[in-house]
Amino acid sequence: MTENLLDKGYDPKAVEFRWYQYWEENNHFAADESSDNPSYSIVIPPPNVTGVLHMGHALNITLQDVLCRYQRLLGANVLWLPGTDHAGIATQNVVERNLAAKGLDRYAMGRDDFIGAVWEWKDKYGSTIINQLKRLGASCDWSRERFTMDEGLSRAVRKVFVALYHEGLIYRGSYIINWCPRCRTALADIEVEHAEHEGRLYHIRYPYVNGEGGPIVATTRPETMLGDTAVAVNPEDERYRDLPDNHVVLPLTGRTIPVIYDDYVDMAFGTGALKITPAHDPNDFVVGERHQLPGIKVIGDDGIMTAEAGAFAGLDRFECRKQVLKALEEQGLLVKVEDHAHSIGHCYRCQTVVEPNLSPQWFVKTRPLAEKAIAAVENNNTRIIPEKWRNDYFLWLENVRDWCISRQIWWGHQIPAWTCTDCGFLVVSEEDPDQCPECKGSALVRDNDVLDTWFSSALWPFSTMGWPDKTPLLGKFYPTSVLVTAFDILFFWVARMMMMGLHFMKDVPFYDVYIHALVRDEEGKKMSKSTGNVIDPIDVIENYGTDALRFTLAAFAAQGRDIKLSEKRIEGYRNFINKIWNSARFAFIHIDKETMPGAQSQRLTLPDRWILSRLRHTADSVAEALDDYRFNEAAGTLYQFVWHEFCDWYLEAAKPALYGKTDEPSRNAAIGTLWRVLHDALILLHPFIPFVTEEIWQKLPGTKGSIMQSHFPGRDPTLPENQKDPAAESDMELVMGIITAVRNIRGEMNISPSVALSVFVLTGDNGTLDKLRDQAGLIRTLARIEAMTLTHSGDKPKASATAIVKNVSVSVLLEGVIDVSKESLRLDKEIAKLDKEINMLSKKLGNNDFVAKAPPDVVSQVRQQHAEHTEKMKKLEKNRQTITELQADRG
RNA sequence: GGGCGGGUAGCUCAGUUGGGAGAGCGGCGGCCUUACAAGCCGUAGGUCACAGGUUCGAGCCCUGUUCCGCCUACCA
Repeated sequence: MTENLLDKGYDPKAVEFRWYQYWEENNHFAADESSDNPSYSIVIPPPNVTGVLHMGHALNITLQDVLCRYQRLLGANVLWLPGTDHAGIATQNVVERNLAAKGLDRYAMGRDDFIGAVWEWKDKYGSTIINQLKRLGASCDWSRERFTMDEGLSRAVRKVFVALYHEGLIYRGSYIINWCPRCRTALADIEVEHAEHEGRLYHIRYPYVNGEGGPIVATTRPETMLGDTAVAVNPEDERYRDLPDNHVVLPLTGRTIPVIYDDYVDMAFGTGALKITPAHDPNDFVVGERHQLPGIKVIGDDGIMTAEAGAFAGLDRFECRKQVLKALEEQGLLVKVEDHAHSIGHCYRCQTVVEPNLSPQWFVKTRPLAEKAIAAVENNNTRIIPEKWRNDYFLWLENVRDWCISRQIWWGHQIPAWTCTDCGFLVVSEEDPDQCPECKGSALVRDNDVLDTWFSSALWPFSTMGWPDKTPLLGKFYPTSVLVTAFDILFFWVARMMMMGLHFMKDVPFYDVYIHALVRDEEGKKMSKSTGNVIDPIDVIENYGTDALRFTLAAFAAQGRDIKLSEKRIEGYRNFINKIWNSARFAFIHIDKETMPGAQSQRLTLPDRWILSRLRHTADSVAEALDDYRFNEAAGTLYQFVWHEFCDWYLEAAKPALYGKTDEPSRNAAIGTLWRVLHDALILLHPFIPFVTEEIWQKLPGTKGSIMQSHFPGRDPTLPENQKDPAAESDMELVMGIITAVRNIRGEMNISPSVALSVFVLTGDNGTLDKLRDQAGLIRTLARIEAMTLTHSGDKPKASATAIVKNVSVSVLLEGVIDVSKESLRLDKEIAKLDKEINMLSKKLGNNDFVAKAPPDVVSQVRQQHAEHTEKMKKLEKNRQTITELQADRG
């Protein structure tokens, strides 16, 4: 026995940083552009550069890391390409806040200085999230880290923009868009979050020109009436067929506006009369275009009423609503106010109420691109897993509207478009132009807008690999193997990558899209800072270790269901990590460099053969599960195997041999088996819990290098060492059954574990008897039996508690140990239980339809079970009788 | 308004071609047995939301009801 290499408990802090550094320094994360091994590639969903690690990232990164580490063990040449996203609006907001604290604002600074300040901020804090990913153990190829604003990616963005423009797939135009008055920028449709809101529906009378009567319109946003340019009614509507006047006076402004007829108007809603505000409502905008109505912008880009609002100019839009209502009421024009629930759009970055606003913007014509993206998934060129997301993907792409890509902020890729102030020509070009190609003038003014961050993210799978250059990296790793992400960016990102990838690479960006769950709190609520229910992954890592966090996330990552996380669970898996640690600690007592060569014994005992067979099943199950992205099953299988088969049974079963209580060949076989199982189990576990497995691996005799360079076990089922051993499994099951039966009796009879038992084992089957003789020592040790009689005939002692295990009757002698009356109760309970089962099986077999129509193997299975149970029942009843007689004898 | 997901042990959840339901935690009882008390041994607990239907047989398939969650939508 040697001095143990491992401390008594596993201390993650002591090892995590060390091994991460070791892996990085030895380039174990690096993809090899010249390798001939099969390629496997993943591009990371780039976290925001302003981001701080949350549980969603932790899950996302863990799953990707499991896949990458697994693939490396299979021998693949893995590229996991990391990076961050410049997150235009979010980052600009953060930096603006910082500046505001110093009394500065971007307008005062000017564009160049402001962008300089953002870069400064990025250089200082941009690596925060990257360092946090490293703490999770992410095995990304950091030598290839990219940023959406770096030079290469910016070149790709520009190339794509110009190409799409010249193909007619990007255009500029004045349309109504979603405007965030706080961020002061346009937003794409999906960047608006809708929330149900208890609002009011105001009924307002618009009098005819003569001041009399007039239609009543209903609106939830009275302040926009100042920009009304018509009242619309349905042409079918009897109520408005013969109006005394086809013009009304717009209250509070005195403007005269027409009554128009449009079948867009729903006669059933409100009064059937609709006010039309083309500049502040997307539907009104469309109606307005149809009728050539002007749009009057009464709400400014800052959310303040414009000069067009007349007396209300200068008021905040919400204050204006109050004032308008007050004025209308005074004039007796506010005829009714009703409660009305409706949904209101909010900016997804700052939650400000979004204002539909008319302004010149750039758009991507989405439909032609979307068609190809739909087809690729329909044809299974890209698989979406779980499949249920396919529908959402199709539905969204089929109904997608043009994508507003211009943002009125400064941080981002500035649009490569210039207008000639002399002739008005629009130049869109990859290179900054010196002169107008039309009039040769030099008065070119660049468009101030930048592109939506998602525009650059959409190119991520190929821009990060060097596109537009034809790089070896692209050749080797595009399309990527899988994209791992949560459903909340299926439309923002996944769909757009599909569109851009197919258009510019002529191939899908990924073969698989694995959509994982959202991480929620214990009550199922979305974790958010404002509700204060966030569990910070870094805190968890500090308290429980990275491996515990990773294993927890993987174990709960069932497809299609969100994860409700609580510390209690993490603690449970922390215990599992510790269990692994201690099993290794135990192994190291027995395995050392000197005994290793002698451990190759062929004289395997039953427990050796059993655990090796179970190991092979486990390796197969883990591989199958991971191949199908069933992370929770892989984790669960490993948990069950390591804890309940290896630790609970095998280690206990091997102890007598290991401690030299049997013979030398058995001891060597046990040491060899112990080594093999630990060795292979570490590899199987490594993708999930890289740190503790590396730490143990490094100390396990007979290994060299990193566990990352090892090979996934059991891949070739034709090799003899990968054969399963069903005979050993079934024999061991009998042995374990007998041991459990004795323990059960001990527990039920309240016999202290310290009391050694006498046991009488009876079986009519000589083959079984021989097997049990071979395992007698094992049974005696694990069940704490002092004297064990094994026989094929004879009567069991009367004063005993008996259990039936398969074709074996196991009797624990109670004389002198305990009162036999307890046994009578115990037997009653067991008989009742068995009786219920026999009844159920009899009923089945008595059903002619079942016997005739069910598959023969099912019927024979039920028959066999029925026979076995009946046999067992006979024995139990006999035992019951013996006990009853015994009780009677004793009066 | 439309669509999707879920309701299984006290709690949190598994359950992959339909053959009579599992785990972890918690509970209860007993153990400091020389890897581990972050542990070991044993044990209780379920009309699988409700109602029908298909089937020899349904947690699983179909219909309806109900509750919860999410996504989506231009009825002001």
